[in-house]
Amino acid sequence: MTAPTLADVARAVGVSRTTVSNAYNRPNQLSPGLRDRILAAAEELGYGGPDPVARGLRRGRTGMVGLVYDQPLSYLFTDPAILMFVGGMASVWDDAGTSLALLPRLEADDAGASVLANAAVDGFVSICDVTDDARLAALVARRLPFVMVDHRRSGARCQVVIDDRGGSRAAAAHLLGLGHRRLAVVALPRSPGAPGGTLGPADPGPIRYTVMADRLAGIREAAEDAGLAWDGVPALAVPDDQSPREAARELAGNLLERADRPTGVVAMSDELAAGVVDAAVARGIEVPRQLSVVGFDDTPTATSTAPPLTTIHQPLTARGETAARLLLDGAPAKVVEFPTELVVRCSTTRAPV
Amino acid sequence: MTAPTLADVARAVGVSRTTVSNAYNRPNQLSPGLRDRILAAAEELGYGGPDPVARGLRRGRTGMVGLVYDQPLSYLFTDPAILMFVGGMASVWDDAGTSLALLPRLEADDAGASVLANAAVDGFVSICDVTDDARLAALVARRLPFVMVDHRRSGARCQVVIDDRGGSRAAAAHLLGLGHRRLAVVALPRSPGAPGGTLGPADPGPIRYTVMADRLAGIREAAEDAGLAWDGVPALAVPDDQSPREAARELAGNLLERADRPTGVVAMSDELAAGVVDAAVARGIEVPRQLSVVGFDDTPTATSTAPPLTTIHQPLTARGETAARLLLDGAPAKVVEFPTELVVRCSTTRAPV
DNA sequence: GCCTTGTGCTTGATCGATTCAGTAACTCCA
DNA sequence: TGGAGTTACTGAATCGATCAAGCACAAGGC
Repeated sequence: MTAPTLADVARAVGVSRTTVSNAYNRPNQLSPGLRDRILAAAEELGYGGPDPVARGLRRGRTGMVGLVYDQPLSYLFTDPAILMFVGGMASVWDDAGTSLALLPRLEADDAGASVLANAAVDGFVSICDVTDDARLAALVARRLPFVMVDHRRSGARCQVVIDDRGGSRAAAAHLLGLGHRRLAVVALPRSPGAPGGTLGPADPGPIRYTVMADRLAGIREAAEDAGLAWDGVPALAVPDDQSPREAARELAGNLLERADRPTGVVAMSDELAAGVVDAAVARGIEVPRQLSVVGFDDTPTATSTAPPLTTIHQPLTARGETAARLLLDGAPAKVVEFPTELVVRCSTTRAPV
Repeated sequence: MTAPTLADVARAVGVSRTTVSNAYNRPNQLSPGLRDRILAAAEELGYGGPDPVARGLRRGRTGMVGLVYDQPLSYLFTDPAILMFVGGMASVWDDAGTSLALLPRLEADDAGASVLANAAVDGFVSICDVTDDARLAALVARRLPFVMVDHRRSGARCQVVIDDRGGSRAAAAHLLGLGHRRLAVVALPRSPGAPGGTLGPADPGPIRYTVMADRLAGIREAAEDAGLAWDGVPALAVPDDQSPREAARELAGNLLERADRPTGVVAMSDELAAGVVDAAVARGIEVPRQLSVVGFDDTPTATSTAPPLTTIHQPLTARGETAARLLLDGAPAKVVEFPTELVVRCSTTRAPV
């Protein structure tokens, strides 16, 4: 009772395999009558059409693209910014008839490399750090087009990024312009698996996520432009393995209980900003009257919190669409950078006197 | 410069193809020294390991499962309930080393059938109505395991459902128990592509989504148990092609401007409930003092709205995990039903006098 | 009546691997 | 010394299709 193949159908009808193949793929290459007979025979045998895997082998393409991510996949489904981005990609592929394969998370080194080596796809989009070790090698060895998202890297690669540095600089400058002098930063994780905690101002430790590095640099620039001593600005990074909002709530707790409590917080994402607001609310600190908070990304979170967050808008969906189209175009080696924009809502105001 | 194959490596080293294959798949079948030489030669030639598609053909499995959905994929990424469900599945597959392929949306009939026919996967999970026409036939013709989610159907199939009827009955009974007599229902779409609008009490029109049918039946039961005339209960369904929250906001608008405005609304999802609350807020109607609203699903939306929603909890993530495990087990023909539970928060209270 | 063009179908090679059934050499123990 | 058992490797078949080349026959042009 093994599944019938194209050859079985050919035998049943008394024609060649090629003809059956044509009945499915090139209907005008054979007479309509014969085609009907073939389709009828296929139906009767329970043949569901050419096997996609065999076709993929012969044709050299599978109609799938792989999404490379280095966190547990369940995280992906709880991060609004990534979801918007992936949603943007999905809509393009949906129209193109291409499937999006969410690959198992990339672990370090060999296991991750084998995920890449074993994925039956026509191309990759990476939304994580794959620049090191065995993984990049495995990616390159596949000789497939790939688009790197949210990771700047020198060298001729197809990359989609935003102006992280300019955006975070604008965020910090906004607070500074409102008169805030006691600033604090709530930052993204430094690198995969990094624990949370204080970032040293002189040496924040190795930062693998370039988004994080760029945003930090932008904030620092704004602070120094405003004559603020950078080593007086506390910067805390959340750990990599916890819900960002909750992690930020905990971290911000300490920050807000200090004697010299900051009056303005630059958070590197809306989730983090929301966590900071949560922490403030829990302590009876009013936002924005006593504490101003800026987010980043402009996800739905920014408008669903109370108060709605002042944040840095980035075109998440459009970026996803662009990444998808680039991959469909064979991932030409170029860097596409999108601008960011400050959106002032209700979580920031003049520094208290 | 076409990519090297296993045969090229074999030739370079001077061994048979089988031996090279073994170097990758069965390391203990050959001497360590030879294995090293093979791997070194592969590295030098730029051979990235056995081609996944060819392996898939020979082995008869691809390590991918397909997710079947009949709306634009971008919708999937904005629906919290589906996201939680898919996130639950993804976490299981992530651990199992399996990829989740988001297939292009299933259009009616032939196009949809061809998506199913062309997907290079080992199994399917459907989270939509595939019971009709060419699509079910195409699914069955693939002879692959599949799990139907959120769609009850007689016949020996692997299905994962919840007690929709009992849940919505509890939701309505909750409002009725609080003394509400002027009830209204804000319902899910009837069928794919259906326009929004009033459901006739006697004949609500053809309902293809069994979830919708079950929830409607549950509400009706509760109403009739409480001695309420079912044909006096207005029921409005949202259209299938619009953001549910916005659609609900618009629909509820009319409802709330009636002279005999309802005091209690049973919404068939949290998104719909949130839309109803939005509409009330926009009109200065206080929730819950002047209007009680019950949701369904207990997604994060339920706790992030103001006031937090009374809703029917269902184990979305667990359900996803179960569906994933069932598929890994070959999709045995059985129906797994999860219970639901009323969670009372702040969007409901006694009916105003 | 001969040459061209085109339609409709077939043959055999090929995509890149895995697997089954060996074989040759080498070890072990009686 | 001879048979059993092991180790290391090979050859040919196979997975299920697509594709390039080619063949037979009919229609059309001169």
